[in-house]
Amino acid sequence: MATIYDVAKAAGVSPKTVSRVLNGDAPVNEKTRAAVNAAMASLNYVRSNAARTMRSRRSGLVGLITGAISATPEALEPAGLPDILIVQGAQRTFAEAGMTLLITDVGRSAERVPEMVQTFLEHQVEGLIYVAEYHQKITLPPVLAGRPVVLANCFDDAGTPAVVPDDRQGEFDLVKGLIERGHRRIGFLTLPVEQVARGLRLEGYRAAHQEAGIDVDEALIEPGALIDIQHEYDRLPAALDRILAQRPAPTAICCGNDKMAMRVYALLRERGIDIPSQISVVGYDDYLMITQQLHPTLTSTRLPYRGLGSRAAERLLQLVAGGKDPGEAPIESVSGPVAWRESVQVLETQSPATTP
Amino acid sequence: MATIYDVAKAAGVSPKTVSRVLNGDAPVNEKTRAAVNAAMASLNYVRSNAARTMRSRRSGLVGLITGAISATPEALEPAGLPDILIVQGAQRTFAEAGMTLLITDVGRSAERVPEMVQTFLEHQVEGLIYVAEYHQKITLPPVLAGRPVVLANCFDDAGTPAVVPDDRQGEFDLVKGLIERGHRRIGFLTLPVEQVARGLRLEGYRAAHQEAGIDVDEALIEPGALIDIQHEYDRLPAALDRILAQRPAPTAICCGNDKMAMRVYALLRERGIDIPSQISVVGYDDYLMITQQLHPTLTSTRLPYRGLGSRAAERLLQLVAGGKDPGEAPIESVSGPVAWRESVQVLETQSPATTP
DNA sequence: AGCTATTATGACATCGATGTCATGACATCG
DNA sequence: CGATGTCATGACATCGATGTCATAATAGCT
Repeated sequence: MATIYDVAKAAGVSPKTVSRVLNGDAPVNEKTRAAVNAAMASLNYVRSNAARTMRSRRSGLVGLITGAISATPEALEPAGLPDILIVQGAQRTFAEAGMTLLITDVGRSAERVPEMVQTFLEHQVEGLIYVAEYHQKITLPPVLAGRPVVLANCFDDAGTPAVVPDDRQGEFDLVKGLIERGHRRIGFLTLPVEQVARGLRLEGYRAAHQEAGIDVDEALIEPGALIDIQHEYDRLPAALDRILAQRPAPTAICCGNDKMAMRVYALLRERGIDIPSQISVVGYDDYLMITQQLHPTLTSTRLPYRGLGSRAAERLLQLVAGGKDPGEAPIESVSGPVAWRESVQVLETQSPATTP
Repeated sequence: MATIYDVAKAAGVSPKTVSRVLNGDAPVNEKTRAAVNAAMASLNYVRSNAARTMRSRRSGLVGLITGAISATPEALEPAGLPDILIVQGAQRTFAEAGMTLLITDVGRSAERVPEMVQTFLEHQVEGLIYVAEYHQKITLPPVLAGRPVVLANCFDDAGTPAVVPDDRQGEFDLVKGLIERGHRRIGFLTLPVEQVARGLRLEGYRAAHQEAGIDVDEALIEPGALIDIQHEYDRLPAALDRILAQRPAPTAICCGNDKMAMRVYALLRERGIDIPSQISVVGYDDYLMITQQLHPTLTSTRLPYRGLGSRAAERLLQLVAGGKDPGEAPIESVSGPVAWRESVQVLETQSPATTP
């Protein structure tokens, strides 16, 4: 494997000059540069990152950890792992900045975190991102304290830079859209109470009503349950029936997420209620495998996973570059667009005020 | 940051001895070892991987590339990215072996592969894994030739070690199970013709029939179409109707994958046909978000993604360890279990020969 | 006792890049 | 014109570990 000494010899310059060509950190004569580049090409030179790191302390590596940092209740095990998109978003941003991503997944074993961090430190990562599976509050393990860390899809109350989805805004946009489409009586089957997203989405729901000057009918809000994975949807039929029984009848139902919406589709069908002609349904997450495949296709707010990842990466890069935390607030939120699909009907009874 | 010299001084030994304790490559007296370990702990020593790599050439890094190596037709863009599980499986196996995973996703731009490989080489990865999004044949880019590479979820015909899902066995098990449950007339809505999995699953379907001594009725097999993403499912209703019109009527339908099965659920419902009382339906992939949420829950063969990843990692580790390719054949396949769920009915007309 | 293994340890060079400092050649300026 | 600044380049030391080789002490064997 060729080294910069070989390149230097071939180009008739000193190793240091080769280094300068590689790093562009000092002016090099045009002709010299060309000679060096030619030599590198013909020798098939590959720079050794190890040697570079050793001297300069810039490893060009960043670490990403997924899995449970705070103990996640077993019960909340998600069926899919959409956080790949977060990783993807982060990876792309890092790649553009010439950084390479080291990843490790600690699964459910929080006790493996220190060991993984240790490994990352041995590789001299310049910073770390921690990615949670769903929007939640965590406690940063002590090993990470004081290092450049950005949280993605989670946050803590120690002021660690974090990037989370804007659940409030997302639900607000969704409900506002329903109202614009003529809906006035909108049911809400909320997520389980221990989920951070539940409260935020509920806030968005209320805010959209308030903005439109509509009083929220509390009877239309079903409070969600503590999750017990075995009986995850046991209470859903009753909750749905309670909402359907309200008078005036609701014309739309917001579901806590797409998975719940998929269940609601089945329940409505059993009850002989057609979507969207008799009732409109919306989900949340915009999990394409569900929203695009359901009949009718499901309206949903997109969880901006790629955006979370790339924004977290950007913040980390700035942190690493030496600046203080670049974000205005420690916790930033990123919102996703609403994908309007067939499951929502525009009500005729309504004057076509703002029809998108 | 403490170095091995600091540790040596604190423990009253030479740096080389500290190195021996770290690597366990030569005997060290019990007491000396304890002293060194104590010194490391009190100094909060973190070994520099860069220095180690430089001297020993073992970086402890392996690279993983996802995305398009061979040009994938745009049309085949998948909605989800289940290959996160492949990455997970690989990462876990590597972590156990003390290796850290570098990842990069090249998306659809095959031309970025050389650049990414270059980056990996700069980091002196000891080996590489390439992960495809779905079972397919690829052509390894020249930069990778001659290096330790293992393919996951894809293969080439240059003899590169590869690990792929055993679609033949998976469909075989599925259809065999249907036959054991009394089904004799089994329709098959196949995947698009350009998919590798299509042919293999069809083979499995035929083999299960043959083993049971049942002649395959070709009219029950719908051939699948070239995929045009815009009209992906245009021909599905007609294909389904053709199968349903066969006499004697089919009692079960195999779908190319779970997504297609989800569509078939909707079509059958429109036609007033109940699952599973009037017809059984099975999918493939066992995409939990679909199979567990559908009503009735969908029987499907699991794509062994984690297994693919960890098996690929194992093979790579052995390759790197210096041995020749450890697998018997260059292309290994891993099969996944069938998850029997509510969508399949056991037919009464059948003697309970082998009821699992 | 004498010889060979094995254990336990250290001295020293080295991996390949980059940081620091020095130097010469010009260009610019007051 | 001398002073100052910028461009362009090189000499040399150095980052922190480990490979090689040497050495001493003990254990095992004939």
